[in-house]
Amino acid sequence: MITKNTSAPAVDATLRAWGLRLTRQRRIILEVVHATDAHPTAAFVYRRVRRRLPRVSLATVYRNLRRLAAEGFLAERADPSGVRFDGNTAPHDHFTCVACGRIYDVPTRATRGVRARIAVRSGFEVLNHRVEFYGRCGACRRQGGRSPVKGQRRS
Amino acid sequence: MITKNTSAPAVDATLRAWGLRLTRQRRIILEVVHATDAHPTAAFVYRRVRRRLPRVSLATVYRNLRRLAAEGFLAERADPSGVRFDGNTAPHDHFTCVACGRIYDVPTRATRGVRARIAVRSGFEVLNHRVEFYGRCGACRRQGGRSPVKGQRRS
DNA sequence: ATAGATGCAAACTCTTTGCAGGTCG
DNA sequence: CGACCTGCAAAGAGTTTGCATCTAT
Repeated sequence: MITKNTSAPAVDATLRAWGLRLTRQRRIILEVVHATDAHPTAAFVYRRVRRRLPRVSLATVYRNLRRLAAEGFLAERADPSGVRFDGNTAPHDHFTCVACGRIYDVPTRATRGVRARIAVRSGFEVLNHRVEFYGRCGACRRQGGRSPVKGQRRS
Repeated sequence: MITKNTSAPAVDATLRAWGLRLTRQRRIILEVVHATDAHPTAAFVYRRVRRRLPRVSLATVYRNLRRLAAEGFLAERADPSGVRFDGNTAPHDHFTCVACGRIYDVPTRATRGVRARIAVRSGFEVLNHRVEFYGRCGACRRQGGRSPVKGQRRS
């Protein structure tokens, strides 16, 4: 779940090495994202952070999520439901349930080798790749929810 | 590049079978998307359509892109630069050049088997999957553009 | 002390919607 | 003719920015 060491002192040191101050807002935003596997949107993070820091502004949440992602402390990804952040910066794939909208992490085990195979293609230098699966998760299959939901809540 | 038969009469017939009229706007929007491999945004399509139909409205472009995608005449995908449409509805993967921002189609040959491998995982029913590669394309490698561009034009 | 971060409000971009009028079949 | 579609303008969602103030180091 965690790539960079996220224990409080380690985060502090690493942030500072990047020239970033460990403000209260920044620390809590980081904690919130790391504490969930819900692949949260900015709005979700904002709601959570506000529980502990009622006067935080949405702008601060956006600025920090973007900055932390740019510096590699978080991963940022776009999907049909919008932009989402992920505390798990280790390589992994995703499975999105089209019935309930939940996004599950999938170990890259299954897709290892994909990059090597494409790399041989004419002229492309592959630096990274992402695999996204879509389908129905175990829970939804059992409940037999037949029709995929369209307007997903954006947690 | 083309899945459904896109010759004028065939499109007409197919659209009608779906209960859609072949209006001039709809036809040109479809032609524009099918005529490019640039994975265009709505704004790009709007600009192009307006060359031939100066009074078209952006709302009509959006309504039609969404509708046509919902009916399977186009593919719709979200990436960090926004929502893009693709006239190629056949299964294929994408390679995005982080230097120039261009998106290339990649045959699924290289990634075939990915789904089968994940399918065995506990409880997930995989209906679909997508592979996205990121790296530098041949042209950009030769030009030696060193630093990846951040604010990409959204063609 | 001071570079950097925050809160607030306004601005911006992208997308959707209501409605009166136009068009396809 | 009637259902569907369009253009326009206004509204909505999500995100960014300018600026005065505050704070971590």
